[in-house]
Amino acid sequence: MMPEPPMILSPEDMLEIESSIVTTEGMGARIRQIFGGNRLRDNPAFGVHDIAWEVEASVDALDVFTSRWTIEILATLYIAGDRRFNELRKLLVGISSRTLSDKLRKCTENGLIDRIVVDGPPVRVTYRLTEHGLRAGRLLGPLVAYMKLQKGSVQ
Amino acid sequence: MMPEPPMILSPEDMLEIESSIVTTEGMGARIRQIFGGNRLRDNPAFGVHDIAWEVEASVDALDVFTSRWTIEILATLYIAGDRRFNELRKLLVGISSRTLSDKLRKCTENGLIDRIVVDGPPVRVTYRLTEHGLRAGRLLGPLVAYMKLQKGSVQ
DNA sequence: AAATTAAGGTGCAACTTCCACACCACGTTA
DNA sequence: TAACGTGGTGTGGAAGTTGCACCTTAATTT
Repeated sequence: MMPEPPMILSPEDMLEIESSIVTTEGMGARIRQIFGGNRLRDNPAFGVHDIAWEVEASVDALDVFTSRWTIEILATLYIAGDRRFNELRKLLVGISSRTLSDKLRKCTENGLIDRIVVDGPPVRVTYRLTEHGLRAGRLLGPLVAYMKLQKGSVQ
Repeated sequence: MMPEPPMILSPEDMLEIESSIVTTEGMGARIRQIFGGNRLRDNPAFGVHDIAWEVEASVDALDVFTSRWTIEILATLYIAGDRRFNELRKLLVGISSRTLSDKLRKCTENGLIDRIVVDGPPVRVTYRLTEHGLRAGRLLGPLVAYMKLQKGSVQ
């Protein structure tokens, strides 16, 4: 299942990545504290900003990522940099050109990706993360690194 | 679309969250550098660990999150703490009991969630993030916070 | 000159996943 | 006695995804 062979990192790189993950976990825990505290402080009794509100806000915030391939496309553009349609299709093993086309359109509509047309002939179309997409990609980085370590594809 | 009214944070909390997000972005960028550098250093010419390998490893790492509702369920347990089946169903507006049941089973199989049965009668079943699930939830925190700010549901 | 390749997709049938609705066994509450 | 809360499962249809064929334009290969 995992891509072989695993990438072997030097002990220094390994330590730095592990410490980045732990630091990010700390950030996440702190953010959780602030949101939770704010929720309780605002409405001790029946709150507008109760748990249901916060869950709904989070579901809403993640909405953009929760259809298949979206995260993978962002991660790919983040890792590989600007790519053209057929390059993405080769990198994203298993995606159909139909689905790739649909997802790229949705990501473009959501402001995560720019579609850059360089007209030829031949016309070439490059996809690039927007500033917003790039930030999302970076924020996904520690989670991806953690999952890679967990799965053993990086050691 | 966004949950109303927005949560208003104090300037201090706002600053701390923004700085957590920026710090996490820095971690993400650094991790990217290390992986990218390791890739090139390993195989200047034809590499085993080329971009395709890294994309595949990332797609693989994220596989667990890429079906509908999975991220939302994790985020909900992360925000709300341990919850029982019907509590989750009420919090996750729009999910069917069928789908919730299936997704909880899959998350349990993937080691993200523990299913805790307290037998009665009545039998009660509590779902709880595993240590692994909790870490994933924390790592998701900065991204969720960033998206909430972006959407204006937190100001 | 003809065929193939590559660009960036679209059209369609088959397949998989998701959803709404009904329902189950059991126990408590009204 | 009937309705309700507990944690789900069964079913059919709707929605999402896939593989394959195909399109237009132009360059390259045979």
